[in-house]
Amino acid sequence: MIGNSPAAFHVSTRGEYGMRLMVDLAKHWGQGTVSLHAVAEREDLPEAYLEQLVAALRKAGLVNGKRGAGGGYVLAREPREITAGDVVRALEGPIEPQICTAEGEAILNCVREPDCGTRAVWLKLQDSIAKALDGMTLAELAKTTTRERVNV
Amino acid sequence: MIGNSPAAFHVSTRGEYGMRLMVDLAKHWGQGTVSLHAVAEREDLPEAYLEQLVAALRKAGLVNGKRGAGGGYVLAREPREITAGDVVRALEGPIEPQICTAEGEAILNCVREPDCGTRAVWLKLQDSIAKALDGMTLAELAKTTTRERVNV
DNA sequence: ACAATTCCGAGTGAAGTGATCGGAAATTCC
DNA sequence: GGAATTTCCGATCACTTCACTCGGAATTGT
Repeated sequence: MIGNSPAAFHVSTRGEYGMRLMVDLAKHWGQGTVSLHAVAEREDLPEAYLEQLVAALRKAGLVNGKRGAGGGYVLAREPREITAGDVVRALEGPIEPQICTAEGEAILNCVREPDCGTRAVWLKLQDSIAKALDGMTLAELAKTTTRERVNV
Repeated sequence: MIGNSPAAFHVSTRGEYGMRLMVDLAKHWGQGTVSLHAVAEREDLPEAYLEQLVAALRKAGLVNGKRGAGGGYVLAREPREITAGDVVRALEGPIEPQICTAEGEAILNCVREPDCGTRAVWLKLQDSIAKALDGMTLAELAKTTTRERVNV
């Protein structure tokens, strides 16, 4: 092999916990700051680990933190203006499977075989994932959570 | 945390290499067995590593191996009857993000919060990924590979 | 002053990734 | 029958990532 294909696409607990966190914040939108302690209790997640995740969300400009007693976090934008895609991207890195497909240098990656047929797979997959995640807003998810029982 | 959310969804080099392998086999469909040595050379992939991957594909019933000189691998079914989803599933595990969503015991997973709003995200994502991958056959991919220059 | 809370960086055990290696078993060719 | 080929099988290994924990600083409200 020549180049390495660094971690294609993946969703781990980072994405899961982070999504829970963000939906929780969305549910309390307009009610001031929410402390990680409260989120950790409600969602039954390790608080110290959430700290790490929320740091990524803050750096991505999705939440604002306020220190001190009575402090906490607030969504940086309205829930309807934050998508699941924003959250996943902030926590797991770019959605695009970087297999022959890295953004910005799409063609350069596939040096050996420019017609590489498998590329079609990852391109379609990438598109599919992005469309699914970018099509869901926190506002919708927060609504679904409180009501509506889902039957599988 | 109580339960573990074991590895949600991910595509790594296993999926990438495996797909290249399978497309290569599809291209040589009807021409007898293809040795890993040949594939490794054509696709510029580590042969010893391919061995490991092809074992998973064989166990999944996607390829048949034939030992001995002149031996190699053949697709177990027609290229048009094997999807990209089959390949990815065989190599990376079930596509379904096992976040509140494991197949067969969908509801049991989300013990604490049956209305867990974030579940909608993973359900939709799962559906989206599965539809995209299951909608592509090796026959199509093999065709794309030989001709058709893709301009991104 | 004091408690709450965000911020920050470092560390850690377990698992997964991406291989490599040695060798056994089967099959074909000579 | 023997040698080459090739699939099979299991072990090992360096490296990275995952999922967390910990200690401590900085900031703010009471």
